[in-house]
Amino acid sequence: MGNIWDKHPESMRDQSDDMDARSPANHQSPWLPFETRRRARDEKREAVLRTAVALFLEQGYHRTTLNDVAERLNITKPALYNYFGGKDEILFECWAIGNERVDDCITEIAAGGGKGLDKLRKLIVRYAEVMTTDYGKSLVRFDVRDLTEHNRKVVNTAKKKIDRAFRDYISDGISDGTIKPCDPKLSAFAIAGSLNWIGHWFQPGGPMTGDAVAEQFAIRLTEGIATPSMRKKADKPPRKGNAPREDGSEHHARTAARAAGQSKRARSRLR
Amino acid sequence: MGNIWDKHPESMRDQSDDMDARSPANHQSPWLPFETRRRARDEKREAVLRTAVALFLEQGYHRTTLNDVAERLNITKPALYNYFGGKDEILFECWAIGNERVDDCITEIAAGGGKGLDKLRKLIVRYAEVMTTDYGKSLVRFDVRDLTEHNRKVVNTAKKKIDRAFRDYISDGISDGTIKPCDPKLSAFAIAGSLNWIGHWFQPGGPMTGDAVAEQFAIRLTEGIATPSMRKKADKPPRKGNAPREDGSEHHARTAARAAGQSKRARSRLR
DNA sequence: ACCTTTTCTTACCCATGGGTAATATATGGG
DNA sequence: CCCATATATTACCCATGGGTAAGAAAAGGT
Repeated sequence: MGNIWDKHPESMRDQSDDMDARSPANHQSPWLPFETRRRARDEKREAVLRTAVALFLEQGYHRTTLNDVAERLNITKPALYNYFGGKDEILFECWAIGNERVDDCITEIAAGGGKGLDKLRKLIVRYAEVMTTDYGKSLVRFDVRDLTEHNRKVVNTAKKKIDRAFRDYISDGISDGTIKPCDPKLSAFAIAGSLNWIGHWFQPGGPMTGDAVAEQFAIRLTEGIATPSMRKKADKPPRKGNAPREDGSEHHARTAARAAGQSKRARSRLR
Repeated sequence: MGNIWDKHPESMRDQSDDMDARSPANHQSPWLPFETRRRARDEKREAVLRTAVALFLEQGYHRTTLNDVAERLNITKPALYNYFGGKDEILFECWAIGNERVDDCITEIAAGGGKGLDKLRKLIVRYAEVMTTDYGKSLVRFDVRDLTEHNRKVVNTAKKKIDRAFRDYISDGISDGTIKPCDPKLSAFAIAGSLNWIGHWFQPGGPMTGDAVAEQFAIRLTEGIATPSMRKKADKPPRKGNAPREDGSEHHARTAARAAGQSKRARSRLR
């Protein structure tokens, strides 16, 4: 494994021998085994999503049951319906978190200005980084057809926006001379394809961190279309022995970043 | 009850007077409405796979029922079990056909010799072409986790082989000076990602034929890593108004090409 | 303490769909 | 024409899993 393809290691995570409340399996769940359940509602909602997205990626959406999700949180299936209207809504919200991150990148880059090639590079780096996280992977690993008609439209609109960003920055680059003349549509496909595929093979804990991958991809994916004078030095072979990043880094970043964005998404079926 | 809007009253199937065998709806199925079912076994097997792969891509594996497959072939679900041991076996065989095509490319290219960059370009072209066909898309759209333990191993072995081909050709190119020094693993990821993604967006009947896409990708994906002297002219913007290819082309090519390869695959559960 | 609201559990329902058993129909050889 | 074999059909089985109903157990206000 570690090849260009998916690797889906069989999950080995249950250590069910021990009923102790502080057993490591329950460490990240706000529902500590049978008491002390006084967290805020939103915190629990997020815990559901965090667990769900992990399971959906591990096992696939259709092979993951709501019982699986509930079990990992020390609750039972119907409890989930206090926070979500159904399985497909959970799926959608996972996707929405990932999309929000990409959307923030686009907004930020659009505000920042700069030459076409620079904007493209920025987008590649940021997009690649997102693609190495669980919620980012949602964007490419989840199947739109599992959503309701309405949510499917939302997703498709968002995808078009991302596609436009790639194409526009390439077009900008061609106009301002930082990118060689080429077909923006096709180049966008090629670049986005490479990046999206990261969501299929990247596993944290591997030889490279997500940031390192992003950096390398930004170089590789632009060296072909950049105007000769604009090319970076590149091609120092990527550092191999990177220290794997600490476990919670993604988590902290996410939770912090979302507090603001939370209200952006529709809170449907709040009951 | 029994008005004209009723879909399929059981009695309809029996009376062959009004249901002409040459009715257009049944045009591509060997099981013409209720008689004249004398095709060879293998032809029917292939028809099942052809229908199945199309449906799996259209609707997704889990949303496609065996009844869907059977219905489109004018038969009933249990009839499928004359040819396949189960749903997952159908999935596997679809994948196997796609893999066979890629495998043939690799064998051919390995036999052909040439510089690293040329071999890489050849592989990209051929792989991209495969990726624009239904069976090729199987390789990247189907989920390994839907297969049996045994078949999953087969798939993973095959994927490793494809991965090796990409990496080896890149390494060869670096050795013989046709490719700039770079990390073969990462470059293989980037290139294969782009190509695999074709299987997610390409639709025949669009502005470009599969071959045109393949040709363009071969240029774009190698211009970044090729040694300066080895770069192709490229960058004549791709022709836009391509005539969509005729309907049956993929079909004919496939049927012909497979007659030989048929025996290669294990014919499990032949009963 | 008491009542209300929220949250969670136990115990169900039931549609779906893969797979099987028994049986009918076609096919092809002698 | 009859029988053996291959192939299809009808009528089932039943595990799975999303979703719901009813009520217990916290939480919270007063």
